[in-house]
Amino acid sequence: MKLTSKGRYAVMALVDLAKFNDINPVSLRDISLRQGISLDYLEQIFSKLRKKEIVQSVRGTQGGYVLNKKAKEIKLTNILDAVDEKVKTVQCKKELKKGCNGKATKCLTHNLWDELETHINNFFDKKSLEDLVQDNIERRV
Amino acid sequence: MKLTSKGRYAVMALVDLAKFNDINPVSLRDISLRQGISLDYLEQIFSKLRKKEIVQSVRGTQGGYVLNKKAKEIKLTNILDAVDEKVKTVQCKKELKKGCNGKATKCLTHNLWDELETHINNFFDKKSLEDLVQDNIERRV
DNA sequence: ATAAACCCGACTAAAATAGTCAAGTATCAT
DNA sequence: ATGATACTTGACTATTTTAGTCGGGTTTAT
Repeated sequence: MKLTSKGRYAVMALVDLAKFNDINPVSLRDISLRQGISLDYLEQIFSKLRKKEIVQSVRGTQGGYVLNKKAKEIKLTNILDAVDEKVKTVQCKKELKKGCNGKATKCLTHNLWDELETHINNFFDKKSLEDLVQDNIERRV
Repeated sequence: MKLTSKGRYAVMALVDLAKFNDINPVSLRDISLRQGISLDYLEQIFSKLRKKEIVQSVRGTQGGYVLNKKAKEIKLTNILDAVDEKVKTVQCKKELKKGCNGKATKCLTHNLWDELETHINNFFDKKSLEDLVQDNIERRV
């Protein structure tokens, strides 16, 4: 299972973006400043988000990024997938043909990790960017 | 969030152990052979499990390890905690005083990771070693 | 006695992470 | 036109984590 800063940054940045989305393209510089994330790193992250069509870029002065879909339609799964934060509980899955740990049969805990993966993915499938923005506004009030 | 081979090995090894537990102490050598896990690595892992009183050791020839509690009473949370696989979704939690990402306030996604952590921990709290052994026997039949 | 096992601490190669850096290209405002 | 702003791309790198390895113990059944 992987879940690191890259995924967290991606989600944070998109929540930030979603809040300002209606008005203008949002520059990474602004997100960088507001969220305290390295600009160079953000560029890497947004490059991936763009390739997966989660955001669109607007080049030139006054440029930046805008959401490519409605916030409600962007699920956390999409975001984390885009930045390669696969929710993989174990290597078991990688090498299905030859079983787990190089053995011919499934390892003793194979089903467990499968279940966990489903459990976590359910969580991410339900949450949309809109939920997060909403959650955020409410808490501030 | 961390969930790597160490945690997986710990769980696998304990399921193995639990299956043979009634008869004799189980040596790490046997577990190593059956599960394809390095003996030296297993020793590190069991050292931690022993310190957290999940297993007891029996030294000398014919020695090995036995469960220190009933399989039903050993939850996955206990196992993963013991080997330092804290289910930490993010650093946010480490530095609560100064907020997230060095900012004075909670980061935009703080609540999200909190929720996820709870979600995962619920899963681990419900699963006992007995469940896993049972699951395993059933599948074989 | 000796072999089987646990016990312990230090070391290390490889991979992953979280960036940084350099050299672009596109576009807007003036 | 031209400069400033901002995206684009790819390569590089320091640090940390992971998954071990290694070398020495100590204990105990036989």
